[in-house]
Amino acid sequence: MNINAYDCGSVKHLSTLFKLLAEPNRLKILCSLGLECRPVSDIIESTELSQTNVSFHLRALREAGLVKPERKGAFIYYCLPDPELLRLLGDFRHWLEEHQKEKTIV
Amino acid sequence: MNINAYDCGSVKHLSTLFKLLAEPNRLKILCSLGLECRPVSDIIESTELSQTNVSFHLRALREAGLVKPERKGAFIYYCLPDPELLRLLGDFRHWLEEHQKEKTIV
DNA sequence: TACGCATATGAATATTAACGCATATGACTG
DNA sequence: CAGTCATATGCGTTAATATTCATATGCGTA
Repeated sequence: MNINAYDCGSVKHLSTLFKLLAEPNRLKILCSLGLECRPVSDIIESTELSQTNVSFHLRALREAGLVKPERKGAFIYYCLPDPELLRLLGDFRHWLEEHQKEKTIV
Repeated sequence: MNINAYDCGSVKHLSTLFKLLAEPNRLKILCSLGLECRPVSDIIESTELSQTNVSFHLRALREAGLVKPERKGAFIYYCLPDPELLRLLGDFRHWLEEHQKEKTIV
């Protein structure tokens, strides 16, 4: 990598994170959580995904520490342990909106 | 999507963007560009990827408007039209570093 | 302890994306 | 205008990832 290259830190870690966020349904799940803690059944309802599929994606997010499960009786509530992530998503969203005015991202 | 859900804007567009950033080699390419414009041959050298592969990823980035080609004689120089993207990457990087201190993202 | 509901997991399939090879295009140079 | 260098593209193969179905687990309650 050349001398003027931008230091992106660990490309491997960054791409792992982006890969998690790149799946539309995972993104939906994160957004549906927002700042609240919700049981899986809620997530299933608001995302309109199959139970299996939600569970599958929650596992990925959980293993990466992007969501945190907390059992309450028969239910398991999920939340974002660090809401700062939502801010970052918002930043990207804004950038995308600005960016789209000029170039077109499909 | 429920009333308290976080508004992520267009999940589709966001995920398209993240998918582009999720590929380690594409990320490498972006980082190797940094703020400078460089010919493809430079990128090939600094990323140590095959010519075909670099060209393949550049196409994806180009079509999304994340990089912009500019012909100079026999060479085609690529640059980031909006360096703000690097700042966003940096934000994620920092978040990741902070985040890792507590949870472990694999 | 037996049953029902909430969630997780395993296995099989479907879909998508990366990569390399061969070849094409487009520009400069003699 | 023929040859060479830089880059792009089409195609086939392989690898990764999402999705579903069927089933298991774990908690609460009768």
